[in-house]
Amino acid sequence: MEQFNPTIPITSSADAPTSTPASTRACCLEGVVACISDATALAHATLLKALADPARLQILDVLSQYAGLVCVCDLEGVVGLPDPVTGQRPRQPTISHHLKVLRQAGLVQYEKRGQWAYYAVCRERLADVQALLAQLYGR
Amino acid sequence: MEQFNPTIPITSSADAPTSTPASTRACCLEGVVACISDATALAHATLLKALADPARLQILDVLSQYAGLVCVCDLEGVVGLPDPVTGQRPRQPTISHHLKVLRQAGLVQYEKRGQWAYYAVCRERLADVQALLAQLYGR
DNA sequence: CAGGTATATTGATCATTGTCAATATACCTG
DNA sequence: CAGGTATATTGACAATGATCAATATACCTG
Repeated sequence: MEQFNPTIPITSSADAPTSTPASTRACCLEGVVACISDATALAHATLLKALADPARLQILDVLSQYAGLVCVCDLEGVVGLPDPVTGQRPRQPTISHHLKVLRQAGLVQYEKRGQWAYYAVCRERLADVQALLAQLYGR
Repeated sequence: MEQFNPTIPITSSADAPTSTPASTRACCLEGVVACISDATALAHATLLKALADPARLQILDVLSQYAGLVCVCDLEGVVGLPDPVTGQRPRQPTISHHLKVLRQAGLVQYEKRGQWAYYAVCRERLADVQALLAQLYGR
């Protein structure tokens, strides 16, 4: 478990439970509450879930390189992990599915031009995730 | 799809495919590559997947408040979304499961003291996620 | 050693997700 | 309108994941 360095010393073993009734919390802390509400936790978890896929990370990577220039067919054969057997990367319906997930999470926007759909990253949503991490990190 | 403002203008429709052979890419961009390698995408997706759960976000929230002071029983009844029917929050085995996921992702460390296990956030891993987001956001 | 407590693991169940082939839709061109 | 192309949707299937009750493990106390 590598080095473990709590900023605050561990409660002394004198605080161990003695013979407290079952209704009372036996051990260390009282009044523990998550600052992140259920609704916020759910919203952030949903957003992170949309990010948490190799294909979608690579899609966002490409979109962030060529802002507003990328249509779906540019992504075929480029993103997603290759099939361990065939070596093939995910096919068009799969990429379309991932784009839908990203759209529903608000992580990308798109514009239809003729038969093409041009996608771009929505940086506001990335900023939301950054804010969450800063909250967990910064104290 | 709200306002869509690509930083670079969309390729003119003159670049639309004419009668290029099927072997040639029909539309807009050439040489598109994801900067994020398959291995890196997989690693980051795995880490994000470990983050992407309401209970685990609230666990990290509590851990980041009381660095090194929190044992598992402090989390019971406090983290995770209540069951929509019973209103009950996840039980001890479920919390233990989430802690295992966080441990395996390297997002938390723990130390056993007597019968208690004290957990703390591993900020290095949070920094990894922040770096990924900065890469996607910052260009 | 015996009983109690804190945490982890197991095995089962149900819901969600990633992927594909097949198909549908929409648009463009001749 | 007909044929072609880009993208989205549908339905199926396998894999993964969240949760729980039950049980196991480890430690502490008398």
